[in-house]
Amino acid sequence: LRQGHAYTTVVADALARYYRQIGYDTYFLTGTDEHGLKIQRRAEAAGKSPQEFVDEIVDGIKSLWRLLKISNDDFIRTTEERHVKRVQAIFQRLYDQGDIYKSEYEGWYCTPCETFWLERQLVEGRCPDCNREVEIVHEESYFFRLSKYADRLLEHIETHPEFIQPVSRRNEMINNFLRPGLEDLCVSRTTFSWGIPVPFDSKHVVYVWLDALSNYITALGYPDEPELFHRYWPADLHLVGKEIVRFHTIIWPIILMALDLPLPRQIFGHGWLILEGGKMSKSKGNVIDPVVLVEKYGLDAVRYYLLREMPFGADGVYSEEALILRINNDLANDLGNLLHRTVAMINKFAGGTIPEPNDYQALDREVMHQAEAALRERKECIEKLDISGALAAIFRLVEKTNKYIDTAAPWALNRTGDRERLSTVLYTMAESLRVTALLLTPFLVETPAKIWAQLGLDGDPAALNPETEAVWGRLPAGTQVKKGEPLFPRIELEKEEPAPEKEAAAPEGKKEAKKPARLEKAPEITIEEFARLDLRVAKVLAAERVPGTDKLLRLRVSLGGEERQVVAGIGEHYEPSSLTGREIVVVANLKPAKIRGLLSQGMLLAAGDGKELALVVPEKPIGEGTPVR
RNA sequence: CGCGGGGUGGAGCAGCAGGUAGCUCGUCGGGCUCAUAACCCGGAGGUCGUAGGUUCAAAUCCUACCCCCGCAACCA
Repeated sequence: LRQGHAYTTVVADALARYYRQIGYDTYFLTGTDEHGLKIQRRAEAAGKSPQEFVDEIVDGIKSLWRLLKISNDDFIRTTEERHVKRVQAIFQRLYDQGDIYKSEYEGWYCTPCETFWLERQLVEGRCPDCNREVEIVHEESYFFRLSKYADRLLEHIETHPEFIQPVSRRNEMINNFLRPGLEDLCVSRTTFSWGIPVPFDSKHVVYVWLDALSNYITALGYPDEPELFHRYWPADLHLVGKEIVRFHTIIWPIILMALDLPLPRQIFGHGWLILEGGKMSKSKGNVIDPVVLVEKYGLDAVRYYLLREMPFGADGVYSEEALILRINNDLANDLGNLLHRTVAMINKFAGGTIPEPNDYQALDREVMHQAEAALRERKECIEKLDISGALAAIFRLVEKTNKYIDTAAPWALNRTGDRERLSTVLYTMAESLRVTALLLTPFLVETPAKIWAQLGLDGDPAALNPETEAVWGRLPAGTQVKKGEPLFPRIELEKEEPAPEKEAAAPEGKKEAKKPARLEKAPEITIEEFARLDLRVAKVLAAERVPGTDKLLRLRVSLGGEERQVVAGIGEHYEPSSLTGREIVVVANLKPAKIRGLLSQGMLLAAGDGKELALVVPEKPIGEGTPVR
């Protein structure tokens, strides 16, 4: 199992808890991938050493996992010594056996910028950054022989349909990557230093693939302390976000093949939690912060929502409204209220003691059967990784019990004084709840114990094995129920302000912890900083669409004596013909950039929220080149 | 012809090895009174994107087209 994402990790946690409970020898690993140029750069930008930088992030991640009560057995960081030395050993071995070889990487290089460019990134053959000449250079690199194992991998995938799930991803991998053929993979870099040094060649650091993917076995002690490794490898499951399925299903298996190790049984690529109105991204500021949600609604509510709402294998849509609906309907109304009314009735009609059941009637048996079905279906769903389905099965029991109460009408039995029948009914209600609590234990971490306590039971339901304990009739009669607080208070929708949704950060890929990045506005700047902008009025001389693009317009503008080309993404809102001759405002001192192969020497100002767009223009003609301030 | 996903009652989804269109929410009406204005029952509401085709029979198969949404590209 891999790190990252709150969603991934909560799902993994539920699975791990499930398997542990039924007595399966389970090892749940998560961790962080901390090397690479990006981290190095971001650390520099933050004025920190890379190690300090990642330490902070990892602290955040670990505390988030604690908050979500993630039950991982180990947490591996790729910067840990145990990982580093083992990756070096792996690299060495692959090199010794000829699967890694030294070759040259050829590319365009801009010496002043110290940057490599792909051919298609060049602007008219020049550096897109500084517009100077670039040259072809050769960088020495180590390569891994993916090609050698490609056929074997394809065969494995084809003969093991469960290996890549869901099938849509499997097809994608086969058709898009394997069939066209694999090229050898560059596995070292000399252009940055934040990484694991290649053991026999200190100029190089190991590139991300070998480094990060190896965590699954280095954490288990491979190769030098193989005790855990022998016990737990091959893994039964790698649960990963769909964006990294490719690496886990192609590169990783080949590394294992080269090491002559067995492959994991299954790699499951789950979907994303998509926000209403677009993908979650920091730049849109619409990321959700699990910390905030847990504070607001409680841990189990958040866990329940994540596990329940996400359709199996596909993307799910998040909205705070859906979250609240789910909490109110499922957790508060159905489950919470069921417990509440059950305990209340036992108090009222039986003096607070769970009575002995008498003869079961057909009506009671329906509940029993539903309980059995819930146990069975839960298992079936989990085995397919359909957690949402497993929860649905449990809630069918809750629903059934609510119906049952209505039909059996214990209050009527109490009135007519039918004690015998009343006892059976009350017992059935309580027993159904007991089973429900047990079945919920892998998913919800606080609620089952609360139900347990209100039913007057001792011990921790999470410590029991539902396979043997969720059997009808194990609830001892004579227990004293204890009325408690409602499990889940209803959430009044009205109070939920038209939520400034942007509650900030949440599940994020890779290494981000998700710092509550609730920067509604950009940080304050000084007038001096503002003065660095050179805003000018410019006149549009000509405008045309960039062929083959939807929203790019290529503008020829005049800044008073100086002509510039500006490429702007406003083609969905403005016709080129409507622009010529107009005065607009541009940032005149913006570093030129290449957009779609065209040089853009400036940026025009426009107001927009993603839907509407309005150009910022002078209120009256004032002449090209005029400064704006 | 870049890759992929999708268009099913007001909303969100399932159904797609062809044969009465189902679920959740909402809505309307009723019931119950143990309960967190909850729970239970029932109703209304759909030409299953469009146009053709195959078939005794299509939401389900085929063809064309329209429209959304991700990714990528093109947001400077």
